[in-house]
Amino acid sequence: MSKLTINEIAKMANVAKSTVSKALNGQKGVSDEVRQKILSLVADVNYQPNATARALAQNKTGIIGFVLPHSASTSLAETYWIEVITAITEEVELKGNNLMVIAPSSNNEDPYESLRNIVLRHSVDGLIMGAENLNSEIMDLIQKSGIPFVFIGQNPLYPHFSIDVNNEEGAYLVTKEIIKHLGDNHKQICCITGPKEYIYTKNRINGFIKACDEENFSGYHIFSTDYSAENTQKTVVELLEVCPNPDAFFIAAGGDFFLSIMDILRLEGLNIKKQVLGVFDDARIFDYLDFSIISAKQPLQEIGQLAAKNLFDLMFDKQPEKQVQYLSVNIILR
Amino acid sequence: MSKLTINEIAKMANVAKSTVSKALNGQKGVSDEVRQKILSLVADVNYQPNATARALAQNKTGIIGFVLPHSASTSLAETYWIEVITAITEEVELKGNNLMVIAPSSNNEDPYESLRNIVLRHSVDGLIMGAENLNSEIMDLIQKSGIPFVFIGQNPLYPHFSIDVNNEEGAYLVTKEIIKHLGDNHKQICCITGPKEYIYTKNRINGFIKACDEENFSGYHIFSTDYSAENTQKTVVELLEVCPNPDAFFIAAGGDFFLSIMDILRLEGLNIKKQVLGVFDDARIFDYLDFSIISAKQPLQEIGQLAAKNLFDLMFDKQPEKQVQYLSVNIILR
DNA sequence: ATGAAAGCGCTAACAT
DNA sequence: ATGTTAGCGCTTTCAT
Repeated sequence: MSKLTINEIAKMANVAKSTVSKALNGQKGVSDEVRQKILSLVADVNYQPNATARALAQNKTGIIGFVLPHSASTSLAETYWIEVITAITEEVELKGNNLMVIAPSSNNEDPYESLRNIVLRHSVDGLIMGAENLNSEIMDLIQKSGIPFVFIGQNPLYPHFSIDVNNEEGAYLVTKEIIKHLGDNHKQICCITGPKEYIYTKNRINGFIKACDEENFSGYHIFSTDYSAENTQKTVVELLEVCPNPDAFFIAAGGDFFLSIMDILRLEGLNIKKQVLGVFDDARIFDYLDFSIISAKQPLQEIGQLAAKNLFDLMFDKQPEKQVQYLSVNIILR
Repeated sequence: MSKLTINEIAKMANVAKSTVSKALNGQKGVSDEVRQKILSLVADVNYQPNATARALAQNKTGIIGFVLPHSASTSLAETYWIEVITAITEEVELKGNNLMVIAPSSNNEDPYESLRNIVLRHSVDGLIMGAENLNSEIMDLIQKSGIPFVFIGQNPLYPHFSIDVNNEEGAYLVTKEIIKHLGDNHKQICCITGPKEYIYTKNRINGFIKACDEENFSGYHIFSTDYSAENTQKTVVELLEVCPNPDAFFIAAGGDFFLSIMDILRLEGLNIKKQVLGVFDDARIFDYLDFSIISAKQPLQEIGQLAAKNLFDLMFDKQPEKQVQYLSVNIILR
């Protein structure tokens, strides 16, 4: 109902609708007296200009799109992204915009069909995207569309403004702690990572190796997975053949990936409590695990907030200070 | 750039734009021949009609709003909502719509300012809302606006279409298990809940009491909190005065609430491992806690999916089958 | 079957 | 300072 339009407001105030528009948008060309009259009337009748009409006239939607990486069902299950979304939503709403969540669909020939349509239909003014596994078709489309965007994390094929954490340093610090915790007799650390193509995977591997080298620790093994449950299981089984008596693990990502690895290790009869464990991700509930764990806690809220801020900079033709902004991770010992 | 509009398409195809529109929308009044020509042209040039213009002409945005309960910073931190969002997003995108996330802001005099504006500006075609603590001002506005909406959970003041879980049965079953696990010498179960006004809190308390009664178990205590960290701490401290030697806990909600309670119990020197614990919520990582726990797992994906489906029913003037649709919870023993 | 034209509710350029 | 008017890119009557 509330069929109130700018026309009724104009009539009620005995002015032209352009005057109402100017008053509402804080533009000059309206006397203080008339402006006040309009503003108080608008407040009285609880009027807000129709978002769609304004969007069409101004050629901007007031909507920011947030694109999740991977398929929604697996990525959202991790706590990582939800904390990021929270921060982005708050920042976006603070700027008077709204957030649209875009989830690559899992059961679809084209996982980015939804994103593709959003771009083609000009449904959003800007995009914040998880940087990994975006295919070049969709990236080309986005670039051509001219829609401003920022990454969370980095994409090897598309260097662009992004917020990232200091993955190498984090992995380095966790590994140093692992080695410190290991007695002198222990000699086998297994590092399990996600896809090798991802920049953060490379960085974390580098940090891991750097720490091992620095400590003259040569008994390490590195295994990569594609994060799928099947491939992870297969990889861990192989790992246990190569390295039947590991002393420590550095698991280079958290969430379901970490849990899948734990499940398999337990299934294979490994006593997890005897392992020194490090993981790149943190969760409050780690306080109550029946094994101790060294974790790297990412500043998720800050990541989301800065991503949104940089996007707004871009939208207002202001270049963010740095191409890639690195945030520090916190090492948590338990 | 991609400045393609229906006008260029019309020119390229040598037809009127109204014909293009009809062809695109699958309406009759276009010969098969012309329709095919237009459709293949549109596919060639990768054209999609501008969402905003279409929204204005059709008086619908193609956007569904999802309103989180409480303040975003605390509610989103729990895994509960993110799984629900995933399911809703997929269902909404399946219907060719998009999802807008609306988070009540924490640091604001009016927590629902954002939602209020969205309603007044007609930014969404429908709303899915967490049912708890919506104030009557915002609910009145939504009702007046005529925007279709469904609840997840139930609101005592606004009986309306909603998806809920069988809270009483879940609490009952968890409590039965707790009592089963308790030896005959143990006599003290403490139940800690959220706000007493919430319908699900009442239901869970009822289920808890029903199980105790059935087992002729009279040594129980019930404590309510407002979910805030401070109030939860205060309540647990009081609890330990009333009941210094508890044997079991039924914690009627999960997420940060559950963890806060664990933190305080540990801080107060209680040996959690000796307690029988039940909680209304589940998490995969519970497999690795250093104490055993009985949990009620909610069908989060189904909740989100059904909420979206019922909303679409409502939007197409089709009443959902039931006012409140109850889903079963799964009891997980560990 | 096709096309011309009005209109959705705004904003912005242009008159006055 | 205020009002008139022309779009924004579609959909939808209404003629033809």
